[in-house]
Amino acid sequence: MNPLEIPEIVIRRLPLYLRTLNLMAAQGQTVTSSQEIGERLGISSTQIRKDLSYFGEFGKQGTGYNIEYLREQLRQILQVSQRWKVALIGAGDLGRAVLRYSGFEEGGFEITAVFDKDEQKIGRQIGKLKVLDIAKLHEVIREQGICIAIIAVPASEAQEVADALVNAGIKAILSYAPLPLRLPSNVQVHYIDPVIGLQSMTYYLSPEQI
Amino acid sequence: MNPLEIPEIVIRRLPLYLRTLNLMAAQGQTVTSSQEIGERLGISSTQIRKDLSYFGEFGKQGTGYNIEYLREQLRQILQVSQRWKVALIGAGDLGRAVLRYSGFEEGGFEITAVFDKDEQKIGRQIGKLKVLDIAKLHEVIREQGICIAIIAVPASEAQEVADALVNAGIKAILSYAPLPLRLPSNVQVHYIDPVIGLQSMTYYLSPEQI
DNA sequence: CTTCTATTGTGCATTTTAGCACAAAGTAGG
DNA sequence: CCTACTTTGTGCTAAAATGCACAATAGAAG
Ligand SMILES: NC(=O)c1ccc[n+]([C@@H]2O[C@H](COP(=O)([O-])OP(=O)(O)OC[C@H]3O[C@@H](n4cnc5c(N)ncnc54)[C@H](O)[C@@H]3O)[C@@H](O)[C@H]2O)c1
Ligand SMILES: NC(=O)c1ccc[n+]([C@@H]2O[C@H](COP(=O)([O-])OP(=O)(O)OC[C@H]3O[C@@H](n4cnc5c(N)ncnc54)[C@H](O)[C@@H]3O)[C@@H](O)[C@H]2O)c1
Repeated sequence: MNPLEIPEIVIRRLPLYLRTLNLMAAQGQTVTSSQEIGERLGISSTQIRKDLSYFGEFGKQGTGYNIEYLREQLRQILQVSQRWKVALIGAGDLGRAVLRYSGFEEGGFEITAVFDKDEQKIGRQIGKLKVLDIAKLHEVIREQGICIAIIAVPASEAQEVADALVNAGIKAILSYAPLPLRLPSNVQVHYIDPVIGLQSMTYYLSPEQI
Repeated sequence: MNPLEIPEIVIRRLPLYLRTLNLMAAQGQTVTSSQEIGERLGISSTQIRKDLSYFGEFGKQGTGYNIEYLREQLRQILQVSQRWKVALIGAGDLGRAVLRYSGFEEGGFEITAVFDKDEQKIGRQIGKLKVLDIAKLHEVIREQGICIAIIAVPASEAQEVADALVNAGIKAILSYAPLPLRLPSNVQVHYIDPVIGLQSMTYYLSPEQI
């Protein structure tokens, strides 16, 4: 099946399925059904079966899915069976939280380099990593063969950093900066934006709650 | 117009439009067009005009939109003209970053209380706020009339915290914990999940980049 | 005043996404 | 072996979202 034909919205749901399976596996469960996954995630079972069917037939009629097997299949599809090296740009408050967060490791990502431009921060140790000078960005990224980066610098610096990342060969960017980046079309980008989330919830709150 | 008839996906885009207008206003611009907004956001101009048309007619043919006016209209629609009080649960690494982040204020949100269950952290001052005992959650939320909360506790604690929040009268939750919360249908929820974002990007990376 | 250009708001067509419903196939129990 | 029950994978239908195309109209220029 041609990857170009698979809707992006389907790809966006796969990591949710994978995480649900991981949780089930951690609790010792070995078998599940599209219905059970769906209930946990608030997604219809048909949706889940159809999403999976883009990639093959992973279940058994009457029984459901072998959790270990489906997990591995999803990891392969998403290409997270191996660990990806990730560069983090910005060792501020958020950068530090990201570095200490174990969820990235569990998801298949290892932050192997952290950069900052602040003299005060360069050279400091955070966990296992020493903060590097942003000037070494290109060199280190090439050396380590990194192709994913997380941007955690102020919005005003984000575009400049993104340009440098692209120049260094980065192919996927997760940005915490609240502005749309201008990037070549062959570079993936996702944004993390808590304020947008909040603002779309307040629409639904009744006025008397203000 | 009945709010129930407006697609949620439209509501999700409005905060992006608002932020774009804010940026333009900050640069002294007074007038814009659906096309210009669209180019900045990578959204078609038709999409933007149609989204806005759910709520009224805000532009002038031949001219476009008055930025100040459209901003105020969007703020009213999203109910972010006034400041909302927000409770933060969890004063860990991420909680601290959230507290120091100015973006919430700019978006119409003021964090007015922060809670933790760790004795070490309770009583500590972070910025303008003193960390409160989670035991006081209900009391403080009621007193202050808070109806929005941000969850930044470990995943294992998130459901318990969410239950307590609902019990205290919270109507909208932004959760950083990587698991789906079980909540009454009248409570809004949004998740912030960087790993999901990364995992859906790796799907598109070519294998040789690993 | 007339012409030209720009841009909105929207009816309609197209495309995308979700969901129903069911045959196929497996399990469990007797 | 037979029956009752489960659950998958999918053809088809329905719903939702997007985009085209254009009339309407505002403003600028001459
Ligand atoms: N803190 C949050 O909760 C939060 C939430 C959402 C988004 N964000 C966004 O994340 C980003 C970082 O937030 P933060 O709270 O960590 O800010 P921060 O100011 O604490 O940290 C930013 C860091 O980036 C470094 N930096 C600045 N310019 C740089 C450059 N050109 N190259 C390398 N490093 C550079 C600074 O020295 C600093 O250490 C901001 O864009 C912010 O809008 C933060
Ligand atoms: N750090 C990140 O970059 C990041 C990114 C995404 C998601 N997350 C998620 O955000 C959450 C917090 O992450 P963190 O890095 O700040 O973790 P952390 O361990 O540094 O902080 C968690 C805080 O919550 C407090 N806490 C625990 N149980 C509590 C309870 N029942 N009531 C009140 N407070 C309680 C702890 O005392 C601690 O101070 C986690 O769910 C994590 O998965 C973190």
